[in-house]
Amino acid sequence: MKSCYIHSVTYPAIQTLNPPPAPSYLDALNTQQAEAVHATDGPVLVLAGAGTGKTRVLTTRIAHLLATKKAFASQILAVTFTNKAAREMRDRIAALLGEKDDHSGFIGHLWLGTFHSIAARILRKHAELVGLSSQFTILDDDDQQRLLKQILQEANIDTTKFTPKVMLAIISGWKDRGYTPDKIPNTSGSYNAGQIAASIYPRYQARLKAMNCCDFGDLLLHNLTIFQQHPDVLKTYADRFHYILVDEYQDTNTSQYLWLRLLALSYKNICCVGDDDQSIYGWRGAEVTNILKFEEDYPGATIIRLERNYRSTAPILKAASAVIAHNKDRLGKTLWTDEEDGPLIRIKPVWDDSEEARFVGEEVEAYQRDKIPLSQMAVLVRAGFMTRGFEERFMTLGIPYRVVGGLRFYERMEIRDAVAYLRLTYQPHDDLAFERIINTPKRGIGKATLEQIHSDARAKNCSLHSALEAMLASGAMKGKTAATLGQFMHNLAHWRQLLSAEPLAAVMDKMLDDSGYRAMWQADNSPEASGRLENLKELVRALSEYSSVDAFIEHVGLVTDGAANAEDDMISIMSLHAAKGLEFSCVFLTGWEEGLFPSQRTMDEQGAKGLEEERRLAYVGITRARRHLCISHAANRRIYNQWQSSLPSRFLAEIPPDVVEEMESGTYHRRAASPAIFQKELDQLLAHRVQPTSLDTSVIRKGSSVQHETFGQGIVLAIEGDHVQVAFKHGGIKKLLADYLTLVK
DNA sequence: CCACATAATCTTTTT
DNA sequence: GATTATGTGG
Repeated sequence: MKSCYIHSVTYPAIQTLNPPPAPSYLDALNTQQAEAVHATDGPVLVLAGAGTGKTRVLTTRIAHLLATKKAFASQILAVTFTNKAAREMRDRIAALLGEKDDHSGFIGHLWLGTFHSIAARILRKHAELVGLSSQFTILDDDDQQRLLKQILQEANIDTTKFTPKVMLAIISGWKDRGYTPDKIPNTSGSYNAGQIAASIYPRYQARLKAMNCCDFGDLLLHNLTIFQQHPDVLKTYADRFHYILVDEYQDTNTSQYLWLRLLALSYKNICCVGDDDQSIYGWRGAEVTNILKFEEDYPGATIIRLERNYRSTAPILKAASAVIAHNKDRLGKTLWTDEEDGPLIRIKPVWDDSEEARFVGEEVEAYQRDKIPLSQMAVLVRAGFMTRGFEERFMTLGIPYRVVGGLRFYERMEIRDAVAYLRLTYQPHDDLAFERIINTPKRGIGKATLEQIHSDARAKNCSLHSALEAMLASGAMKGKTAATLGQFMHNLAHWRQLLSAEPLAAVMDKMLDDSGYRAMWQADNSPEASGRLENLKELVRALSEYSSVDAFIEHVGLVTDGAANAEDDMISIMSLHAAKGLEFSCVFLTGWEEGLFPSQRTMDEQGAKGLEEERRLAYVGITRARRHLCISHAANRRIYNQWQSSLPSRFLAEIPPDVVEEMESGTYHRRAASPAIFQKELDQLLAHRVQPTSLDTSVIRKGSSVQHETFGQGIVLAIEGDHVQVAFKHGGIKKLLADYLTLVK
């Protein structure tokens, strides 16, 4: 047997170097999967339904390219969205090729990583072309908002009306679409958030540059700028990557799409794997159209469908297919499986969220009695705030759990503070780091002193650090403030020297002591203080694995998933978004109520498009389950501060009754029998709910004082049918339905 | 001029 | 129910 592949034409030399990994890696594939692996040249789109083995195809394809010597590892680019996916791919390729992934083997030469990490790698090489130096820092969401807030305040814009959060969302949206400040589309029309954002976008970019910082969107955007303005640079990369592979193609935004097209320019050997039915990041700029028009973009593309599902039982697949069939914009696939039987999908109505948590807790214990490990169970929620109830319940029951995607290590306050010390030491121009720690721990530096430094920096057009340095030298600071700030600057200079002489971990340790930061938490009596000290210790430990500040700062900027120990036997609680790509024997889908899921907000903002995305989210949720699926919906739920009653989600009515087992419900409502009945019930409920508080046009007259939930107080100007024209005290003149107003006496 | 205490405003989903 | 903006006391 051995001799046949040693002498085989297709799998040459490498097999003699690495003993066993026969072409056996191809044996595990079905016909379509094998087709996807063998179609190495030219553009290929693999439409891979949930659980059809798309990761297997991707990894085998790479292993195949390497084994057949079609390309060196360094000529292959493979991009994913999450670090986890990248890590998993690397491990699986190593396993296929029988190589230990210690980065010494050739797998280490693969360009395999997230869009962001690969873009960062390229950007570091050519940073000066966009006015940055190669050690730029990557800002997180919080830093971005702080910076925007400052800019808004400098421009005298009301930050309560135009919040940094909204501004960031708009600017990030532009970056996702590949718009630099000079290219943003005309935001024609009224005085709106878009115009404010447009006015501060150039300033925001300038500030980032001055601080030698980048945000997430910039990583791709700067790559695009470099590629467009320096075709020679683009050519080196396009010529380098003989083969490009893309995971989760349906989630690419326009910037990523353009980036890929440019890099594929020379060879056009691009293989994209994705599932239009699992596109759930539209709100973050993902364009499903990228996958829908693949054939147009890459003429002569091979399209391969993977429809055989290896994960779930027939009832689960039936439910998923039936739900997603209600969407219009899709390429269309039909999943099938050999596994005919399996338990029915259970639907459980509950009175409120605490009953839901109690119910899930009981079920988990029942599964445990059936010897199903906790690591094979997951509770999926629509929104982050819903995890709490389950956490509390599991805590009282003593069930070990983990919240996936909760507070991540590098987002913790103490870690951000400590990293800010490092950032400022390493890059004195990092104003955001400066502000974060100048008075942490308390050094008696307040608003006034900071404002003084700020205005000085603005006048001189320099960083806060340089401004302070100059002020101290010129004696502009007095007394105690001058002394403490002098000490602070002295420390920074001292640490900077240490940085080039001692290991990173030792310097950080010293920083925490010298600055008094560690002492601050040691003196703190609050219950979380000990945990924070523990985290600082962990940070120092983590630092010992990095030889350069650059490498560490890169890590902090890009690695957002915590080191979750998949080994421990715990149940997972996570959002539907975080669950994509995972699978469990038992899945609890919770909170399937109108307004919550599908989310009212998405439907208000995105209309029918939003509803379809929510439905895809339902599809993702259902297809996470291998065997046991249980969906719950509560009649009442506490949202914000008040109780809200709601109908079961319309998606429940879209699941075929023959795969469902209805669990006992109390006297409260049952789910609707069909989509039509659902609609009727929804209309009735809404009519019923709106009536008592809403106004009839007959009660309103011209001049009435009215109140609106978001616009506040106003006076009625005119009545036209069931619409009313109202002049609001703070919101201008608006035309709206009388239903949304209440009368003020 | 700074630190602490109360009050209003939120929460989708994330690399 | 928790975190940020504002006011008051030190």
